[in-house]
Amino acid sequence: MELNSLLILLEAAEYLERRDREAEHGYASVLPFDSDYSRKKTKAVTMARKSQNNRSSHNELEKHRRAKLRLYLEQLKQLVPLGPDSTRHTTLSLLKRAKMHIKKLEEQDRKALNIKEQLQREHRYLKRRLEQLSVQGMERIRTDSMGSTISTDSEQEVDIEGMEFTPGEMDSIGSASDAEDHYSLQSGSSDGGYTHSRRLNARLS
DNA sequence: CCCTAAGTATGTGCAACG
DNA sequence: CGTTGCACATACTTAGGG
Repeated sequence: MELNSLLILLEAAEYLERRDREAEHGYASVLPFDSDYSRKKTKAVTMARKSQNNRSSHNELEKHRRAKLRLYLEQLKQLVPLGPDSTRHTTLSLLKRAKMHIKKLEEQDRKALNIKEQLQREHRYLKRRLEQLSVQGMERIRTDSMGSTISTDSEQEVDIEGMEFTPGEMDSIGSASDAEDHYSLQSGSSDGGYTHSRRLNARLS
């Protein structure tokens, strides 16, 4: 586009030069008004102006785009933990740091998800265990009441808080659908009996 | 203080896209 | 055909070494 307008300008300039030369030699008066030249000149000037306008507006847009980029980089800088201030922070180093930071966060997220799933399995297992113990307690009360009238409150309570499980115990309870929960609980302990709360604390620390 | 390399800012052309 | 984003060239800035 720009090249085109330059060519037109050049052509117009050549024409003008030729006109002037002819006028010098006394032909000017006989030359008719050249509407074609006038049109060409106007077109060239218009295009040149338009091109200049386009260029400057494009420059402004580009400046704006770059300002936006700088702003985003500033915002990114606030989010990414930067190293010691002695090191120079360039755009490249900032982007590299951001990349590393994202990877770190993804890893943390993955680990937290694993812990969450394990805790959910453990929770399901303990809930079932509690239900089973309540059922057993009820059955014992029923058989006892049929045989005699002996029944003390303390014997009926199921102490879950301080309860200790051994891997052997875990194998003996639960249904086939509990296999996953059993596995996750057993795999967490290799030292025989353990308390639930102790194990949780150890894992969270 | 000067020189140089690295980084940043700006202007411009070009191509893709709607 | 106008708009937009990208790529390249060039100018300018800054840090570090001699």
